[in-house]
Amino acid sequence: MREKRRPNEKSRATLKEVANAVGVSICTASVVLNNSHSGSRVSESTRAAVIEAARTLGYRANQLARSLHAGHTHVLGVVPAATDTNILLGPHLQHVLNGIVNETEVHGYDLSLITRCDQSKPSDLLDALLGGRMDGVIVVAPRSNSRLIPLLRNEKLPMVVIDGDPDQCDNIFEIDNEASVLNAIRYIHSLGHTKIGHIAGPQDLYAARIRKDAFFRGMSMLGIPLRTEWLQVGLFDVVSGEEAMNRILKNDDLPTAVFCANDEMAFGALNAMHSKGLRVPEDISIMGFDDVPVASLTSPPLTTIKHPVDEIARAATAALINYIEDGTPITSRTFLGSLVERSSTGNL
Amino acid sequence: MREKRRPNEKSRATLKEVANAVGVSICTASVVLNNSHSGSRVSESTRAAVIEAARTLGYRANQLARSLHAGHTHVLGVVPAATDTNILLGPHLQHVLNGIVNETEVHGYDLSLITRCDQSKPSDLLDALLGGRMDGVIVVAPRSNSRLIPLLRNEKLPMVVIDGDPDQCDNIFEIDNEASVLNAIRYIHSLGHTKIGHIAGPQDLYAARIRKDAFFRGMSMLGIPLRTEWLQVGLFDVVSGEEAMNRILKNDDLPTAVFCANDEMAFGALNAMHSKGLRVPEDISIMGFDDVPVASLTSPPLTTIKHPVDEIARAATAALINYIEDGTPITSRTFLGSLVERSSTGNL
DNA sequence: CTGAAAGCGCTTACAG
DNA sequence: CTGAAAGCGCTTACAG
Repeated sequence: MREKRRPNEKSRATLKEVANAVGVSICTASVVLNNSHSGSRVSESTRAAVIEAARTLGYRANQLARSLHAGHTHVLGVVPAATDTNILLGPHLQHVLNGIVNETEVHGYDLSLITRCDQSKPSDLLDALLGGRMDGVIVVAPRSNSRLIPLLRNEKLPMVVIDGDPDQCDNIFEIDNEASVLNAIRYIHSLGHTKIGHIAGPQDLYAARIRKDAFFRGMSMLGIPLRTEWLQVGLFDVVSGEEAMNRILKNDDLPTAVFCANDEMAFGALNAMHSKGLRVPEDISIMGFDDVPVASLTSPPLTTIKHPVDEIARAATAALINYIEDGTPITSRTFLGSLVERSSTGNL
Repeated sequence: MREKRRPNEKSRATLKEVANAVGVSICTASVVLNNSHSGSRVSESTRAAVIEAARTLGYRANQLARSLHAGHTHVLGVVPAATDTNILLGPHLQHVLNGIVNETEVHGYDLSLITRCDQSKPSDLLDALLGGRMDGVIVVAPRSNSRLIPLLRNEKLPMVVIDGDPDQCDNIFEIDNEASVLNAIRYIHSLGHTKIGHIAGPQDLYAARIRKDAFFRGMSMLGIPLRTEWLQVGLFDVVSGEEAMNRILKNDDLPTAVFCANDEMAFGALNAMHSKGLRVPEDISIMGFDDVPVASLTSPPLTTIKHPVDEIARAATAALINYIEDGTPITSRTFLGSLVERSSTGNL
């Protein structure tokens, strides 16, 4: 086992050192440095001396010690969806994270990114989560086969889930997937399309499953027959979207519109169309879901559903913090998406 | 001040509780739970009893207490470039973060995202950074006017900087901006262009400044005259890139190629071209820098310089961890970019 | 106005 | 093989 400190590295000034420097007890030093008990507690001269000593010694309170005493840390853990690697990639997660940060910033919380991934060793993950280092945790888009979620539900760690399966978790904050997809289908249908395909997302993700289910329901509500050869599933990324679209394009009879479960796969579908020399939307209309920033930059710009990610992430974070600080019960909430009409969809 | 624990929330089992449950000292319990001192230390029956008790009580070691003792936490802080808001947005930072995570994951470190932004209250930031909660810190793309960096340099917290100004920081890991830009200019020139414009990035960012300087140098090396009206500065985002391009397009005499200091602004330039009805690359070639994933999705796909962000971030993180654990000195490193030829650039 | 003491939860020599 | 004790750095009643 290595040394606790390297020899020439003088350790950070401690409360005891500043107290000694002034010749007061560490208790007094602590009181003045924390500004507790209004002014009358400590004489002006002592106070000034302590502050001065702290300054010259470069004293910073040790947060570990402070938190150990206080029983809270003002840090929130974030558990990103587990994929084998590159867990932070994908514009959706990025925006979720950004929304979380926007909110923690105003509350003075820091964020701890859990990097060990969900699937590998749930127990290690729990050690990290439950080791007192975080006051609560935000789980983002857990997979349905997550081993972490059931374990975490038995613990009393305050928790909130963004994009989770209601059958699997409580305290869920997410877009109203069903209403949004229905909205999308109705829009496509209103353009005159009845030959509609769907590129679904990975089915171990709740959002992907419910979007697909809603697609089915929407089609049946509108009395449009489903064509399984126009139904493909991808992985929510560009490449798999392109592959899925290519599979659809292999058919002799082609759909006139394809609804993709997220924007990334829609980008892939656009790629597939371009490389086959097909025009969007003249040959086939393509629609996405999420409205990530680049959605307006593709050619043609993508018609999609705006996913209020920032709002959702902030609401989830705020609810978690309110629960931690005041015990305010957390209630699941659903958010409205909205149609963003651009030019990747057109009249039949 | 609120209660430390809400009434009905029974606190997590403590080492003392498991020791009591078995009827041994907490020292013994600690030893078996940490597997220290090989097997001979504790009798098999005691060991089994402790483990069983820990299991049924749901014991998890408190990391705060452990770290307080150990003097390290196995967490690294990340300080993202300070912008007023949405600090996590931008594909570049996202990739840096992802690269960092990829590396911390293999070393078993967690990440603490510092959300208070650099500019606001440097002292608060220092409290968070120096409070013993992190073993080291990774600063990403600090602004030149950062008040944090000079303060941090005086502290002994292990630190590494990704995309920093060599005049301002040590331990820098970044792409060889100069060589990469020179490479880009030479490439554009080899296509026959001599009327070359540049959309530079925000000049309080070192990467943007040095790219602009390198652009100047490259032009002069090739004996191409600079035309200031073809030189605009943006903010490294799409909108400002579009605006910058529009300013360039206002001239009567137009360049035949424009080199943008990052991909985002190149996307904006592409937008500007499209909305003016101009063709890329027939009317003007556009080149970017970074090769973010969507760069291959624009129309036309963007010619750019591949920025090995993942490699850089991982190297920086690994160096930091090596220093923390073994005292291995950190040395600044520079990484090679490479030309990615796509179709937004063409022969004159 | 100030300090001695206990405690947050753990680990690690050091005795026995 | 096992435990009493000190200590990590802080805060907070409680006395004086």
